[in-house]
Amino acid sequence: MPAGSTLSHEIAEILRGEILDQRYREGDRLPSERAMAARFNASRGAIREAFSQLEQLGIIAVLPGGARVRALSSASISVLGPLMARGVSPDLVLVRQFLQTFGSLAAQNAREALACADAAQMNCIREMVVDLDREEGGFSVAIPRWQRLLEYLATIADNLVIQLITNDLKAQFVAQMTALTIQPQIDKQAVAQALMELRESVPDRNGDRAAAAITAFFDALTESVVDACLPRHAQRARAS
Amino acid sequence: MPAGSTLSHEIAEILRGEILDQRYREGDRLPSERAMAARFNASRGAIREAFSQLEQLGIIAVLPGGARVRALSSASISVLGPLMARGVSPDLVLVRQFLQTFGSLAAQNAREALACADAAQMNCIREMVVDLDREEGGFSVAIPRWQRLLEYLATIADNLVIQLITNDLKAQFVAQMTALTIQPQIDKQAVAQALMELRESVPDRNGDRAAAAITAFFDALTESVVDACLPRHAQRARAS
DNA sequence: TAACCGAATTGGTCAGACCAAAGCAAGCGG
DNA sequence: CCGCTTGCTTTGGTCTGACCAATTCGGTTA
Repeated sequence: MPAGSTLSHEIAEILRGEILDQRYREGDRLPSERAMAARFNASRGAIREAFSQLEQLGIIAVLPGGARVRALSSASISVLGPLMARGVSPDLVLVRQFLQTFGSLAAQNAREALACADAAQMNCIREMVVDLDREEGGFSVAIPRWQRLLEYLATIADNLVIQLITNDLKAQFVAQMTALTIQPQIDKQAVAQALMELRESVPDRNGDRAAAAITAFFDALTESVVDACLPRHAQRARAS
Repeated sequence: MPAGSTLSHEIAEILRGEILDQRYREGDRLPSERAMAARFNASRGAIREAFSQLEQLGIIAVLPGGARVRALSSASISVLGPLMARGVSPDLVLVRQFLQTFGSLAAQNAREALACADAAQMNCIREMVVDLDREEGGFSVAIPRWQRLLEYLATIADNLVIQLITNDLKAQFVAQMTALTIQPQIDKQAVAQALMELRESVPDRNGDRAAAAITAFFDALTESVVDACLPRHAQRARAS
């Protein structure tokens, strides 16, 4: 389902970029639908479709009298992807915030999962944690294992609110990150420490401690990803 | 900006309710735009606007050949409000998940805030925490104080990702809860415990411990709110 | 100067039309 | 009898042109 397949999507994409690039300031009135139709050589209907999408994104408010640009802080999560993708490389501050937030949601999932897992599920969790402890393989092997564990915890916790949030987050983030092909060098000592805490906390059903362990893991992951992105930023600075 | 002010909004609202009530099953094809136009005595344009809104909500996918109902798990956060409001009283499971998630995001904000606050901000935080310790006033006095603290922490942390998420969450949740006029009886002992941890962790800039304290507070808050909602559920059960 | 009024503009909706792509059923060939 | 192709039907995407109600804004009047 390519987003740019229809005319209204393309127009919405262009306007979204212009708004996120601050070409219209907050509170400004956008050109009228008729003016936009003339600019893009499209019908008013197509423009209205595009405006509707931007309205759902929370970056404009369309009301009688004109469409106005809203504050970025009142936008929807779905702007994160475009926001991160604006430059040549993703905004490092956003990447950091992103991973930290994702981590705290994963930690919450772990808390709830340990609180409500049955015996069979506890066994399964234990096995996955043991699996994580195997040293062989680097970043590219360890990460999928962690993903599987976190997804399993999410399944057990069955928290719809977190599920919906992470849906959006993943949709916005993963697309950006997979395009990077970075090779993060994760702090193995920190990960081992987090892993030990996790291994100890699971049998005790100590949700708080397991959450802390996952938070620690994401702290290490965040640092490594940000570090791995730094050279790219240097490149961009040189290019501009 | 009333949501039901325009025809397309009203139609979208009705269809959203029908979909969330499972009157169309996941994967089902919705009636065509032309059929909908006939049903609601509206033009195809208005129906298309409504469909567009439902598409942005993530509950339908409109593509050549027809509009199809998507899985709830792939929806956007914005469905939470309608989802909670479906019945006479909010779904208790959702309320619990909601508060827990909100709490873990607030805890993350605290972690980051303590990591990056300057001296003046630290002072301000300390003052607000001391303020929280005053016993006078019940639930209705304590909650706004907590809100102020959490909002201030959010300001300092300046995490756009969390900000955008909580925007959506608040928009969906607060509207539901303020309509309830419940009187939660919060566990004062648990709150006092959390408060002590907070008071001790702030001067040390111990973000992890402060986060744990806020999590503990939200745990207590969650239980009290759910308890306060229980009688309403009993009422609903009796009515039906 | 300030309140007021009317013309121009703007969004919301409607109607009817065309196109390309998807869905579907009948008919064809194996 | 089954499987594939053909061609008709339906569906979404877009366009045109029009009308209405509400807002904006400039000029007029008190």
